[in-house]
Amino acid sequence: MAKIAASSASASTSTTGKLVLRIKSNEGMKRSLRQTKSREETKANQNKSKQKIDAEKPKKPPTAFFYFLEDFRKEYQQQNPDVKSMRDIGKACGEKWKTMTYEEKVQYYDIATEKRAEFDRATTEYNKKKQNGEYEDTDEESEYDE
DNA sequence: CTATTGATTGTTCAA
DNA sequence: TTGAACAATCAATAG
Repeated sequence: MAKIAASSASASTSTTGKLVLRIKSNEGMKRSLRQTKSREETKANQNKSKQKIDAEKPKKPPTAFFYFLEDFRKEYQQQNPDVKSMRDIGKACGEKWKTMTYEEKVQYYDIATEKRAEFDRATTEYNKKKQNGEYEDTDEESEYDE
């Protein structure tokens, strides 16, 4: 399997200062609230290094929708080279996702299912590791007898 | 330059 | 059962 190296130099040559008219909907605000919070944690990751060094704390595996996104993204970019951001793709993806039948979606569901299984295993190991070394508080052990 | 936002649905833990 | 929150991605924007 060929793995695509995640190395892309982005040359930003934005000059045309256009009037950006952005509609601030209440919905958008709500969304940003949540994401902002999660970003705070993710920020630490980027701040430290571009690499992820989180050997523990198994993150949630991507859902079937996300796997579908990976494929859809490539096609979408081919058909719409003008479109750039993922936001537009996400919208198109969501729309199509709903139009897809179960048989088509089940393929991605299957992948997600396996991922969840792995995630479960990781969680178990994480718990075990915690038991091993990490001492979590909230553990009252009566040791009066001494 | 760096960090953040923005949008999509699915999955998962907790009460 | 419900809900809050987080999962990837990447371009654009704000500071």
